[in-house]
Amino acid sequence: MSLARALPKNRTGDKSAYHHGDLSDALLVEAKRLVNKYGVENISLRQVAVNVGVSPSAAYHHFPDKESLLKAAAKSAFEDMADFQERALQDLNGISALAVRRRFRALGQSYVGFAKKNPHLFRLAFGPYCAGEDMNREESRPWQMLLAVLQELDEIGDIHPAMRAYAEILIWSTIHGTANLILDGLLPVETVDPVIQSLELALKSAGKVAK
Amino acid sequence: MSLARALPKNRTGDKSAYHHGDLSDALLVEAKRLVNKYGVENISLRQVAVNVGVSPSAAYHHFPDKESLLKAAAKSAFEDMADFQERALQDLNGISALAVRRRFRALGQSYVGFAKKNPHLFRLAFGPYCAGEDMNREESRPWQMLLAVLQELDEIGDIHPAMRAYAEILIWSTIHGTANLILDGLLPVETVDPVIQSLELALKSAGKVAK
DNA sequence: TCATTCATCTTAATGATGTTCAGATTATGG
DNA sequence: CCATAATCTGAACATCATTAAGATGAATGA
Repeated sequence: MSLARALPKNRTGDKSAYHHGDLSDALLVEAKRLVNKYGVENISLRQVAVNVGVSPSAAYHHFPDKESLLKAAAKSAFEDMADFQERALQDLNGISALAVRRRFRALGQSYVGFAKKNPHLFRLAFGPYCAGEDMNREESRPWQMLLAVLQELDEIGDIHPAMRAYAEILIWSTIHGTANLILDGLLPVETVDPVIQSLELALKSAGKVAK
Repeated sequence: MSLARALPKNRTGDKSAYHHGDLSDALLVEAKRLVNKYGVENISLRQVAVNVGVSPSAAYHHFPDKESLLKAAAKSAFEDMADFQERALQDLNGISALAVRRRFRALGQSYVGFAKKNPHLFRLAFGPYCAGEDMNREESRPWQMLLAVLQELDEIGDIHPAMRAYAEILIWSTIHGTANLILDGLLPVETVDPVIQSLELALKSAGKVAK
């Protein structure tokens, strides 16, 4: 019976052992779940802790404060988006020019798609809790995916030399801006496809057949 | 002496009259000032009220809750940005093609410039408190300015017909995305000019002299 | 002029929040 | 098996958003 007393209170399922190194993860997962549901401005450290089955002060042995927890959650949400994009590209494997262009579009559509599907997580990943300062853009998965698809687009001959140098930044900025403006209610959802098409046209060279 | 007692406590300056219809405005101004200084996630209704010289509950006679005050502040911050952009365009009045292009660049640069100069206000204007749902993009001043400059760019012959239809949305998305990514620390500040140049090139027709 | 009515403000209170601290419990490793 | 470090709890504190009840000034109308 001293055993029963020794067990932590609200541990779920088969985890009969003392709460171990997974509290950190559990807090992160629950924080993300609550943010995803209510938005980052409407969640509390206490709620996260209680939902995990732990006293509020326990969290402070894993994160120095609420902001740190949210920053970790933001980093994780960023990776969630990368996962989402990877899944979107998984089934598009062709080598034809058409397949390459399809991948390009899927990249942009999945970016905005994730934002639409998980607006609170998207805002968390890129908002004031974004870990951008200590994150390397060049090594991030969304950036790498963009580089890869752009490389393919280039080999297809769909990128004009004059647009090559800053193509990645132009594209990321555009898609990111579209996603944000849609979430803010400043752009209708239907604009994402035209924007991507305009980007394709711009990259390839809008004026090849011009006056 | 009953007069002295009748005066509200911390009213500043020459305002010896009873606090009137300007509390609403005063709260708004102070809220924006604090957001600009500390970020929206670090300010309290109480602090705003106290700084204005009024009890916290007084605010509830002008705004139903904190969120409403912040939404109003967001709307106001949006207008501040429009002011900033207008000032940036004021001194660029030429009619030459070069002047038109200068105005175009100034529009984008001032957009990002405001964001860099007032990151917290920019985040407030477009974040979760953005009044986008009940705001008409088409009638907003930034949009109108963009339309005007695009019109001029078109008359100069700097917009390829194929890019014309969605040029506004493409440009707004791109500049907005650039500003956000810079604030997030995901893009270096120096990218804004190349991005704008790429946009110009894309609009005019990158491939006019292509293969 | 005065009494009434309304908008505005204050005081006080409630419950929730982030954070800290002292102490209890568990794991770890010599 | 014991000592030390890691982990968790309980209670406390100051602050927060919000509400309710009452006071005060201004406006209205006789």
